[in-house]
Amino acid sequence: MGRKRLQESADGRPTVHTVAARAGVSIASASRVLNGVGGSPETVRKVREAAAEVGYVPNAIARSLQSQRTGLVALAVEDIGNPVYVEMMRAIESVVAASGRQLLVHATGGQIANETALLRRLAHRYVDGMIVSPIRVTDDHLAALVDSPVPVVVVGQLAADAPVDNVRTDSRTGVGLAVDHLVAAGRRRIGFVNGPLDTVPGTARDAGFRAALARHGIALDERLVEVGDFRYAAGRAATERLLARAQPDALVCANDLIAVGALHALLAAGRRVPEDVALVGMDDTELARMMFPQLSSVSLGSAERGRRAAELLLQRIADPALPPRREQVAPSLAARASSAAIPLLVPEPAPAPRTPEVTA
Amino acid sequence: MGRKRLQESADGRPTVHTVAARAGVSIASASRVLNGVGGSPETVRKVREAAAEVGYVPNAIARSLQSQRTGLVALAVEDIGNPVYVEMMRAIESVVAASGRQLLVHATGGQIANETALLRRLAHRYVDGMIVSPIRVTDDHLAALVDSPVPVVVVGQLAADAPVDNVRTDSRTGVGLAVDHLVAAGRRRIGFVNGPLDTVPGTARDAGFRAALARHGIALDERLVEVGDFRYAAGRAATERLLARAQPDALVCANDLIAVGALHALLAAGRRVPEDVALVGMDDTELARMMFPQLSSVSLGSAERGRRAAELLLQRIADPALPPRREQVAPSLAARASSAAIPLLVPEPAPAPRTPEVTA
DNA sequence: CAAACTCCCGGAAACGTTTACAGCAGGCAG
DNA sequence: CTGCCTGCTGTAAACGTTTCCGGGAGTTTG
Repeated sequence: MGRKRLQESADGRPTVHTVAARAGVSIASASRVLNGVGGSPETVRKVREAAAEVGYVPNAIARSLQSQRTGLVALAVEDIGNPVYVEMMRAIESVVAASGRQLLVHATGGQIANETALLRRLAHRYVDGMIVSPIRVTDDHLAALVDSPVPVVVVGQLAADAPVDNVRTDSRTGVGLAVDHLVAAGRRRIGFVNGPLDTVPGTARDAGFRAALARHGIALDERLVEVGDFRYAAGRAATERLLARAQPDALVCANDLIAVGALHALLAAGRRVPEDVALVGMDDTELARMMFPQLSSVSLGSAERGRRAAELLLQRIADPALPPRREQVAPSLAARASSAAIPLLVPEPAPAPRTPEVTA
Repeated sequence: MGRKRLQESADGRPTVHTVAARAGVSIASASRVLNGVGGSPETVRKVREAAAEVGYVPNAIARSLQSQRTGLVALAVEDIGNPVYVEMMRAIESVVAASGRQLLVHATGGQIANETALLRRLAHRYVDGMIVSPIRVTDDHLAALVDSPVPVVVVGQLAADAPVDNVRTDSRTGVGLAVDHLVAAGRRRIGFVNGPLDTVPGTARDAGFRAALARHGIALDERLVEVGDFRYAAGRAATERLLARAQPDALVCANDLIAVGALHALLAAGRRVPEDVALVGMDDTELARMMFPQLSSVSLGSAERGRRAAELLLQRIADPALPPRREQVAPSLAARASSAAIPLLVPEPAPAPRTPEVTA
């Protein structure tokens, strides 16, 4: 009862009041010492001692309320299981860490509601900024992005006039590179295993595939096009459906996970890769190099996009008044054994992990 | 100048004061309405309108300072590129989401300093609790875990008397399962490609391998043991070194990434899998099923461990006074083509994604 | 018609920190 | 000896919420 002032936090942990009282100084002095600014040698000693004795640890939430920053940055992606996001994350991480901040990742599962909820929650000051890579974008969603309380950078395609920092690639021409490569190798019955058409990358890649065939004067056989989602199992299943009704001599896949699924469907159906069917994936992830035969893949510069997005974000955090900017990363093709004209008998030696492959 | 009361936050965003003033009510009433508790119909209308007009969004940091909770939970793992952590994360995510919280992931890169820094930062109230899966544990580290201001659950081996919630598996006997399986299939020159020996899993698996061979009365040929790190490239390189000096008829790998590296090293060296060399990985990740031939792998129940860890954490958040608990998940073997006695000509059909394989 | 009870409201405190400001002591120059 | 400057210190306000509490108006009950 006689306790003048509550000096512990609700759960009994010491606060700056506890330390100050124990050191016999004001909370202002205590705070100053704990932040290493000012204080006489004597005060410093007393406060340090008191802090150590009670095991003081500052409450970051309270500090953030005061300082208006948390030192945290978030990345929201659809599926951490997709190695393309892992590469992107690593690139972002290194930039963000260099600025003294910490990166947190959140997997949205591709559900709009989930992602919007994240924006409506995390972005409300728990982090200093966020990078999001949505695969579906609705108006509602876009609105949430635009008036987010914290800076947001979007990785991926976005409406041209959206006032949001944006780093994109051109997966449409990326698919074109794959088709060009296959046509040049003499393939004509080129199939396409895509992700969902109601996603931004799904539609872009579909359009790119059709445009590329048209450019080469090849009539599109709809039986050679199949759709699943962007993961391994769906890629395998989609390819099985496709093989049940058509005889491609090449397959373009909308990402590397799908391509791995396709590879296994092909092998299970007794097709040789690349002799019978050439295979080209997309994203050029580590996974492509981990397959046998190693997969050709269209690089969409995921690491580069991540790096640039992180830089845009940091700049915007530093100066929120900046006009919205948009950057673009060009795709390139990494040709490997799965689409080689002359099949290799053994895997190539492991290439240096990070450097982009020869481009065609 | 004549402004009685500053009603906007520093960066010009509306606060509850702004809304209250505009609606002509007190901040208490505004707050109540915004939280959906109390308020006359008339007040509710006015506040809702005012909030919509100014585009009010609550400051989560301030709310957390008051409520002493953030609704966020963090998971810290070494390497998100390792699919075993992806599986663990998915399991944790589903439990955590069911409690209305959000999961954030952080990759530590396996560096102690990084991980301790994370604890000293995130754990200082930015999250309501965290799950960490360290691969190296120092005393300093352990101390940081023990007196963390927020509940912490450790996934992985920990000193027996550490007063920290802990979910572990027994990778020592896990390696034993692999060796038993290979011995039963008639293999005798069994090699082992491990991760770093200064890590907790590295030492446990090394011990398990030696114990298992001894149990079967097989003398250990040190040339059949090689060490790298826990990733693909190192696994491949380590296997190449091993093959340059010894002729194994089977290989046990400390995780699936290493096993994939080993597979490619074997194929590149002209060895057939499983005819010449049988291969068993560890962790039983999706990756094992994505290889050709599909990889046998020792499941360490990563999803199950994640699920249990999440449950322990939620219980501890609900009641911090609980005594420290420890749970254990038993390993099991998923036998597939890479260690089959009779080699298959085509890949097996894709198994159901999540269910554990038949155990041997 | 008075008393008791409900509802709703606003003032103010609280969460734990940082920091602007003013006061005070001591040292030095005039 | 007086005045000023310097270096510390403590008081108090602020960050943006939520919530306790007391009071007032309106309604029901005895």
